[in-house]
Amino acid sequence: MNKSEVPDEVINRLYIYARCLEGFREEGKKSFSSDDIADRLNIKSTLVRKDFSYIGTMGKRGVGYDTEEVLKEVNQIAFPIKERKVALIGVGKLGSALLNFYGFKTQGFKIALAFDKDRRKIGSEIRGIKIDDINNFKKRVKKEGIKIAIIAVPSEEVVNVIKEIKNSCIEAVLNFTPSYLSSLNNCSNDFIIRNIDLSSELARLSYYLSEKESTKRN
Amino acid sequence: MNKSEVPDEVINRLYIYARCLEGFREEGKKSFSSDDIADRLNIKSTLVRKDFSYIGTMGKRGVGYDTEEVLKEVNQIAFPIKERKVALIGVGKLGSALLNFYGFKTQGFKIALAFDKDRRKIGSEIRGIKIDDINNFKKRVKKEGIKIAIIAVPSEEVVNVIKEIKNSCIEAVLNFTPSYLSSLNNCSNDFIIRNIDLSSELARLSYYLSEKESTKRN
DNA sequence: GTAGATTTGTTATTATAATCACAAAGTGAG
DNA sequence: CTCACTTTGTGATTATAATAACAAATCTAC
Repeated sequence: MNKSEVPDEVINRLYIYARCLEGFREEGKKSFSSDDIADRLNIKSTLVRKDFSYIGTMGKRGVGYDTEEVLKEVNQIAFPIKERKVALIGVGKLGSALLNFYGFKTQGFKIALAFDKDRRKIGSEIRGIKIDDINNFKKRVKKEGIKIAIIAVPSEEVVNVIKEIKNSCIEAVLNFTPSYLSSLNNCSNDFIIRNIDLSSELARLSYYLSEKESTKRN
Repeated sequence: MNKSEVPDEVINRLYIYARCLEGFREEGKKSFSSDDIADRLNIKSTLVRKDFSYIGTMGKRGVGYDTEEVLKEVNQIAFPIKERKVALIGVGKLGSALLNFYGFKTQGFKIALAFDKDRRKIGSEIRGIKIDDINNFKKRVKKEGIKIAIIAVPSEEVVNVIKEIKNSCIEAVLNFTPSYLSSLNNCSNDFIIRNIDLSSELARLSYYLSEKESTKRN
């Protein structure tokens, strides 16, 4: 099956399935039914089966799915590359936390380069990564063949960072700045972008909470 | 218009619109057309207009929308409560970064309580917040009337944290643990949950990158 | 005031995603 | 072997979301 025929929504759920299956594995659950997953994730079992059918996963009728087999297949699609180097831009509080974040490593990602514009930070080292001057970004990223950048700078810096990235061989961006980047704000190259807006995430929670509170009152 | 009639997809975009409008404001752009937003966000202008119609925003035909007016209206819906206190569970690298994160404050969120199980951390202070023993969670959260919790513990701790939360007056959860929580894993109360899985986010980028790379080759 | 250019607001249409419904395949007890 | 029970896989159906199409409103220039 051609990957690109798999709908994005299904791809998104793949990562959720992966976590769930890892859970099954830890619990020693060797096999599972679509209902097992569905119950745990609060979705319909038909959705699980249909998703699995997209990625070609095969269960046994009357029996279910083999945990290891499906996990392997899901991982093959969701994590197609074993090792991927990444560049971090902005080594403030959030940036440092990301540098120290163990979860990236376990999923095969390595922050190989870290950049900042602050003279006091440049040259210092975190977890064996020497923080480099953002002015060297293009050169160093090219040399390492890095295509993914994480932006974790204050929002007022994002404009400069975008310039730097446009000018480099970066093709995908994980943006923690509270400015929504879309295709790196309409440059000709097409970038792959994911925006993580932490305060908006809290706000969304708060929104649904308020909604719940108001319906309770009425 | 009743809030609950606004589709979730529209609500999600509200936060994106808000960022965009803040951008307009900073640029001194007093008014804008649906095309202005659409171009910047790489979406269709009809979608913008339709979304705005849901929230009752009114533009002027032949003219456009007033930046301040729309921003006010969007914010009223997207950020219905001016001040919301939040509890943080897990003051490791990520937790500390969140405690220091300025963006929460500007959006009206305050991490009022922070908890950990590590004896060495309990009692110490970050940004004026004294780190408390997780065993006091229920009591303290109730006293402060907090309904939102942020989980930033290592994944092996999440089971215990869930127990603690179920047992408390928490109603909404922002989960940074790489375990997908759905309705706090099927307890009777219905929780509002948003999962932020940082390594999955990177993995998603990597997926689309690989896809791009492979189509380029073919 | 009118014509031509803009731009909104909304209905109709199309596209996409989720769910249902059920046949097909497998299991296990007797 | 047969019957009752599970559970998958998928075509048909329904629900939801995005886009297109266009009338209605406003603006500008003359």
